Amino acid sequence: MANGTEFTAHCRAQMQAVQDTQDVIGGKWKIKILTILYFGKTHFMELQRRVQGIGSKMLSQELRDLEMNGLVKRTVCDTRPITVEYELTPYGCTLKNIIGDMEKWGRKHRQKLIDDEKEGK
Amino acid sequence: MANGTEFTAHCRAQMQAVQDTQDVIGGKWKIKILTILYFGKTHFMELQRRVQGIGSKMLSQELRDLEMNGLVKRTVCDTRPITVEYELTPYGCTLKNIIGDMEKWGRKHRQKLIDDEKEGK
DNA sequence: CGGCATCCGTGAAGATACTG
DNA sequence: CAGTATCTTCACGGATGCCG
Repeated sequence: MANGTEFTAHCRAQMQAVQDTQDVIGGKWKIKILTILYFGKTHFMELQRRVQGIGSKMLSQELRDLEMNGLVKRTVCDTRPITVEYELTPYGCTLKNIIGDMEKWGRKHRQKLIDDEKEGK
Repeated sequence: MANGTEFTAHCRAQMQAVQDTQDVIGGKWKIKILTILYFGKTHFMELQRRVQGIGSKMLSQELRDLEMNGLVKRTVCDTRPITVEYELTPYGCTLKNIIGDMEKWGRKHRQKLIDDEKEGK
């Protein structure tokens, strides 16, 4: 049946693929971090200040994940005391489309909520 | 300074927007559900079978969220016993791009992991 | 069948303090 | 400054049972 196996195959694969990218950029902070790095090389401290609400523990943890997935490059500067910079790798830039689209959709959605409130209720 | 206020404004807005869409399609299950509905109208039970691992509690909860955000339409069929169908609204279809992109990226990423394993190590 | 209420375990994430 | 270790808290979500 066209609806049985075929559906299963397509849909399973699709859900799996979406899951895979969720595993990489999901979670509470990763996309925000990437959004900032999208603007350029940034120091750890700078990141912590900009991702308001995040603790150093979470930040370094998330950064390590991103680094292990090859999205982010970590550079230790030999200042005193030590300083670390993070930046997007070319592979990390691969996500710009997705993040950009999410950003656009978010804006529209927020606008929609406002419009709905004005009229509807 | 070009780096101070300007950055802050742009970046804050961008993070906020991304956050907004994360609030809508984030979480463990929502995107998977949408991925299935992307294929067409589906019964509750059918959904639960296809989103493997989800319990009825989570499923109905997630569906309610999606419905409240106007992404999904809920239709009660007067069969006996009652049956419920869910489908994407036009607004829900708005997300196809994002989900589609995530799917594409996920496939490439998985491929990359395989390639990396072959060569690198 | 769809959905809700309840109870409960677990893991994610916050706070704090410490090291190099 | 960057990162780690430890403790604690809490909400996400699983299991179960009931009701319309």
